[in-house]
Amino acid sequence: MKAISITIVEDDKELLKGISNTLRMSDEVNVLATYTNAEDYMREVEKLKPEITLMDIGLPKLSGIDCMKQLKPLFPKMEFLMWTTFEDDEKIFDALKAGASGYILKTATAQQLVQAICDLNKGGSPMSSSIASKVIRSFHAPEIKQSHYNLTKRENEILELLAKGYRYKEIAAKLFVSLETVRSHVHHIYEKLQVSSRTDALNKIYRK
Amino acid sequence: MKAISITIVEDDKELLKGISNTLRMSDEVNVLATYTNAEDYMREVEKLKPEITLMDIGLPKLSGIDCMKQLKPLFPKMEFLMWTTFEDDEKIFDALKAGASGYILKTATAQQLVQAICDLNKGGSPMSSSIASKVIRSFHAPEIKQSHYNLTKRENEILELLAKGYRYKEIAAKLFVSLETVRSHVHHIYEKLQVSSRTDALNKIYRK
DNA sequence: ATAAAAATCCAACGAAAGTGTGATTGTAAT
DNA sequence: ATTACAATCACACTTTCGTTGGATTTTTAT
Repeated sequence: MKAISITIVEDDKELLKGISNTLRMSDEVNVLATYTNAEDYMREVEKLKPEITLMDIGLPKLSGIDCMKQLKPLFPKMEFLMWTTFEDDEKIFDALKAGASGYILKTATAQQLVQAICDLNKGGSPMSSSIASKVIRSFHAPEIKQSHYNLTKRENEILELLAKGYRYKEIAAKLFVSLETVRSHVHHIYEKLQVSSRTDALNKIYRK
Repeated sequence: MKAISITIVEDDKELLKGISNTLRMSDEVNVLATYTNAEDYMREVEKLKPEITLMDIGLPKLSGIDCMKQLKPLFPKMEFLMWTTFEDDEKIFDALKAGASGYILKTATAQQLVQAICDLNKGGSPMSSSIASKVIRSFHAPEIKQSHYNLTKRENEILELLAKGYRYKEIAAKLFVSLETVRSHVHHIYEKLQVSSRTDALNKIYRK
């Protein structure tokens, strides 16, 4: 069985030394090179062509995520295993969108890390269970939308239609009420949401 | 440590017997009841209030996914661990959207199953690695949308601002162009997207 | 029973958004 | 060199949206 070629980018030199030594002891993994910043890494990555890069997120200048954002389109087959201390929701999803194939915490044991690399190499997507949970939860239908703004049933109904792009007159026709009534409801919705346009309202209710 | 109360719904009686026996041997898990169809299960679930339900997807009449779709809004705290033979992409995402908290294959070992239940109970989201991979991949590169409508750089830029809810005059000021230019770009965008309002445009580009 | 909230409707106004047509300039592509 | 297109601006016009300030009738809650 061929060893999996990897590179590591991690700015904490102690940690880098520790983890690279640990990984070098493993038969399954072949550490090609290690870097303490994204810039050096990017300069050599094309030559080395590692199958997997273990990438810290919190790097000094160019972040691990931004680095990957640049490299992933250039080398789509290269896999990135993100490696971080914190569980910042936004960063997790940023990294995933940018093409990360796995996301594990620095609290993981050496064994788990090797396991994650092997798993990734086999086509899996290793994640810490708390990360997996966040990812899964992001799929769940957002039922909690309202309540925060305590819109009435009717107002929510109208908001749904606004979201679908219906014009006032269409909403009026759909709900068998007058145009003025729709206007009135929309006005109340905007008041409660403290916005003054349809798009603002939708941005406030949905996404983030 | 208290045992985790679970129920099992699985139409294959042999398999059900096997798995329930295995789980009953575990200290961490307390099997409250087992069912061979979703209907029976739904009748008793309110009384039993299991913390976790191990749910087969391919049930005779009402599918495990549809069953969960009905129950999840009623009992949001109840967790569902989907349990299936196949890796049908559509079903996976259907189940996740309907509120499944975990998704494992029937090829999993008894040990892995117990582990998954415990993990779920601790707030994790256990998944087979191949499922995790599909989930993660679903996040990758949602940036291909644009190219389909081949908007120009400027048009995309304006679309971004439209999405943020800026008014035409604000966009004009931000980009140092006239109001007429913004109008013109928006008009082109709408033509390319074949829509006739901001909300329609955004719905077409983003979400689904 | 009575007050509060929700849902309905009216009118009129200004501010945006959207449509249609056309023109100019610079830049890329062939 | 010519075509094609992107980006800019203009004007006229229609439609829709959002605001303001009401009024009436149900529902719901206390």
